[in-house]
Amino acid sequence: MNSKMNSQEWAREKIRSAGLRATPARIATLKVLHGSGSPLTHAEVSDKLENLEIDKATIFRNLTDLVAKNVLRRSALGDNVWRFEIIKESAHEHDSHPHFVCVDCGSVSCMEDVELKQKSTSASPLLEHVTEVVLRGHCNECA
Amino acid sequence: MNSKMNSQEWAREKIRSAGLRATPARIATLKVLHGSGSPLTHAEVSDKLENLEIDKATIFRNLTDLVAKNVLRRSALGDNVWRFEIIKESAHEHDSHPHFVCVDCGSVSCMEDVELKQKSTSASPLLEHVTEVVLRGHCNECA
DNA sequence: ATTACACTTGCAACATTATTGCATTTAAGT
DNA sequence: ACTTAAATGCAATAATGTTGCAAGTGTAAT
Ligand SMILES: [Mn+2]
Ligand SMILES: [Mn+2]
Ligand SMILES: [Zn+2]
Ligand SMILES: [Zn+2]
Repeated sequence: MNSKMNSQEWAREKIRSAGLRATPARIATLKVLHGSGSPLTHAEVSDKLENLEIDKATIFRNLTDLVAKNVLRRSALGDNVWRFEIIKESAHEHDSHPHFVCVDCGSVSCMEDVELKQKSTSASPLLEHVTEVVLRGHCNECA
Repeated sequence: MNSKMNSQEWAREKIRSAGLRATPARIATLKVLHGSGSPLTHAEVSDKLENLEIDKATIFRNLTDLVAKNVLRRSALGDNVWRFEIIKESAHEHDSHPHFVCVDCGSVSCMEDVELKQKSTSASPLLEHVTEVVLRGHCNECA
């Protein structure tokens, strides 16, 4: 991944190496998600692409396809809306991290500094089988 | 709460002391939830009450009303469906516990033996503000 | 027991989020 | 340029949840 590569080229490359065609809709979608610090809903992606007038079904299908190819992660954060974020190709295979959703304002944040600890060893399911952690509550803004 | 009290009487009492009218639909709903070891969706409650032929809007409204009166807890467990469970009037005011949802079979379990621990102190939001914890993954049944 | 009335219900319409079918268009290899 | 499987636009559909309103009912006062 060349450091001189711009966002457009990066997105195109990402899509192509996933075995998908680099269409304008996909490139634009990936650029939007790349510039976001937290996962975005379909509606949020659509809003940022409104000038391109891409059909909502197309955006949904592209998001779904990119999830299937492990380019994006789809998370269900508890407010009945899917959110999508780019999977960073970092050190760990399982770089999934907890997410926090504010029940007041709906803001979402990625939490890299929280870990889980099991009190007793009794219960099923085991923590090893946990693939996603969602915390809900009141963010600092909403006190 | 008399130990001889049957489920019907218990439900009626619970509803009345919440300041609501003890209608057949509400009593039946509470009895169903009382007999369940994990939170139930609206659809699951409806299924168990199908012989009573209660309108779905009524069930939704009753569930919502009982949540407003702190008789039930409504949880968003990440699969875009609300779930409802009875709030046990036990020791702690905040007796909310983490829930686990299997992404394969959809089963839900209440986890009483898991606690959260924060790695660093940097991040917002603080854990004190977290009101709900949801774990998603693969249950023991689904390996 | 009867009555009165606010609370509750049933029904249908509506809202939101997401998915699917199909004809048309397009990306990309040749 | 040509070819074709992949992708898109559009409209219909599904699933979950909400709302308006007329009719029915639980409760308490009489
Ligand atoms: Mn994240
Ligand atoms: Mn529970
Ligand atoms: Zn907030
Ligand atoms: Zn399972």
